[in-house]
Amino acid sequence: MAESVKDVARLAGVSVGTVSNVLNHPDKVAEATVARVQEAIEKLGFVRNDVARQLRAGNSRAIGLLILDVRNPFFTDLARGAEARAAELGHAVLLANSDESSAREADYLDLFEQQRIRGLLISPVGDITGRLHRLRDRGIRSVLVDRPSSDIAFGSVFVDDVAGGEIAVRHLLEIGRRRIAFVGGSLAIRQVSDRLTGARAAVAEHAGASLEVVETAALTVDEGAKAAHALLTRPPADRPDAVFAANDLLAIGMLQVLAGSGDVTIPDDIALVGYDDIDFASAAIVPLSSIRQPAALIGATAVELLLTRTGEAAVVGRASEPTRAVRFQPELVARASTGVR
Amino acid sequence: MAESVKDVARLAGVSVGTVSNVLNHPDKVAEATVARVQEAIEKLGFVRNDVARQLRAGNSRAIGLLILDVRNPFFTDLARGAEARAAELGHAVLLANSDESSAREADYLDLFEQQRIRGLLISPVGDITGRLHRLRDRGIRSVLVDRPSSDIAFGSVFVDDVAGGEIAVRHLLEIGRRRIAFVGGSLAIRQVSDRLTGARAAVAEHAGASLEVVETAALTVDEGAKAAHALLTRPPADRPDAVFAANDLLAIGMLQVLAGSGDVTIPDDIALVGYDDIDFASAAIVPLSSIRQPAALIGATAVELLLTRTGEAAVVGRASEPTRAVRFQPELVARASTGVR
DNA sequence: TGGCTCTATTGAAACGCTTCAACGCACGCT
DNA sequence: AGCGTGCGTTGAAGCGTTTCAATAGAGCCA
Repeated sequence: MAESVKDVARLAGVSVGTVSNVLNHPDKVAEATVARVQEAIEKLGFVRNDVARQLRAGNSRAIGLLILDVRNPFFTDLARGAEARAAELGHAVLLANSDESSAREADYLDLFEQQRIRGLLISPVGDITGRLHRLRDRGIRSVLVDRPSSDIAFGSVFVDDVAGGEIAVRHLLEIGRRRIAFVGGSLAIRQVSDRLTGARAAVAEHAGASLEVVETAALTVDEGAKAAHALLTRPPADRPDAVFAANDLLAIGMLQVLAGSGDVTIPDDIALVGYDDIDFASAAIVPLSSIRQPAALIGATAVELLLTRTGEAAVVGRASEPTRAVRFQPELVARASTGVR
Repeated sequence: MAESVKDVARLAGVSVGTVSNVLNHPDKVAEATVARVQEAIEKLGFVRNDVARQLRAGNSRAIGLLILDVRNPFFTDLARGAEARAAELGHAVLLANSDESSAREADYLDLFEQQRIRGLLISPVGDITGRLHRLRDRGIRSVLVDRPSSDIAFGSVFVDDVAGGEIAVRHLLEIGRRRIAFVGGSLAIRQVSDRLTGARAAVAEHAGASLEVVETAALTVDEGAKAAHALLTRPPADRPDAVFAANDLLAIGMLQVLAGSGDVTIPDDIALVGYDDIDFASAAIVPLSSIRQPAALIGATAVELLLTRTGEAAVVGRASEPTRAVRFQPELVARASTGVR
């Protein structure tokens, strides 16, 4: 029922070693023998037992990808990019979801460690360099995605969030807005605080511009709606004339409340910029200006970084040295929510 | 660097068999010995090699979950339900995404077969009973999710889509609408055609009610927007007074276009019902009435069906016989898009 | 013909674990 | 004292591969 190389060898009239060679080094086997073995494989419907292969050969074809939020389109896009590139390189991506929980994160790291995966792509909940070092001692390399690594020992692929924040706010200033609000949180999340830093830098360049910070509990649609309601309780003169939201989910939540209030017109009264440029941004009731991150490219690059020692496939850096950190630049996509048609 | 049971055994002064027993059958080992071995494990930071374990023991702890669309919240919710239940039962879910592509589906099935996973949960692209039979011959059982199995040999967990369509349209009829449009596609997708069948049944019950079918190319936001634009080109009198969309993504696309047109008020001119009740439905610009499917419960139940031979954990059916097919009933969630506050 | 090289194939060891028959030992019973 | 009982432990076999030293055979040249 579960055929083994032994069965194939018997049917083809060769030794198991030869069958293995046909599977892994066909160039080392005479053409006629290859054909005979292939035929036997076909006839028996043999499928190599990857578990045994991995035990002996020591390396797996599976790459673990541990993300923060499987429901955020940014991460699923990233995952799809990683999957595609891994498939091209003959590997497979196993997707796991920590849901921003350290406990779940730890569980999945245990699983991956036990399974002796080939490598790990992770968007960590907190600081887990200790854990990653331990994995590395076991021969499992890691690459951080969507966050720069504080530890030089690990590769990372991320987007320059400071630049992204700067671009977003500079755009708002260019269309004439001066009273900017930054909406996002928690500020403990690295990505959020970096975007705020960029926003501050842009405002500082511009005399007469001011930045107000509205911290939220999470990066969700609900939290965006809450923040918008808070804004609406103020007299119109006290409201900002532009909002930079730390991600698109927040921005969409705000959009719905503000546009639905009848009290505020977007972008005339308040212009709005989000972050991530998820598919839904362009399909929103007022198409949302956003900062695009190359999610799929981040995933694909992380896979390359993980699998190539020499880094020849990496996007940035010298060819002779492994590229340990790849930084992408974000890009403004202006739409109706900032008055661009 | 990579410790083995041998190292642990040496440090603890016992045989490897005893170490294995501590790991797998601690009740068979004297208490003092357990303690000594545990200590050695701690000291060495030993992590059992699950690959070797699996090769010898024959069964994996990993369950494959192959879904149609990782970007559809319905499926990610389903995946989370499966993950959670599997974790409770000591298993892990490996998520893979076929993207509605038969080729990708086949690739992942190959991978899972090679990896000798414990079992498979699949929302298939087309008809793959042949392939599933082959997996079963290799000892890998399958459960179909979100679709009834045409083959009695495989378990399935699904929602009664005919009933869902009926409930949706009956609701529209109850609030006084008569000219109903069904928007969805392709009709080749089983779920879509079932929902349409239910819609037809509801309309047939009601003299004076009519049903128009608008087929779309896919179940996406974009396609919904397209369908809405087509509707807007008609003179108001020729438009339906209610729309039943085959899923929430379509409904949201329509909502945006219709609400944004200024020409149509929802629900006054056109009432709208979606399907799936994704999180975003309640957060839409006009909160969307929808048919709720217990996505997480479907995932959890599928895991149980897969892992229990006796079916004692299954939700429906006799305890003595394995429950092969579990059908859930959908539920209406009425919101503002059908005039309910 | 003898010796050499090169290619194709073989057979067994090894990967790290679980399992299981066998063994030793202490204990209680007759 | 002799014997069975049962618990705790051991050591080796085996899971299905890959790898590698050893071997066989063919071809070539002197």
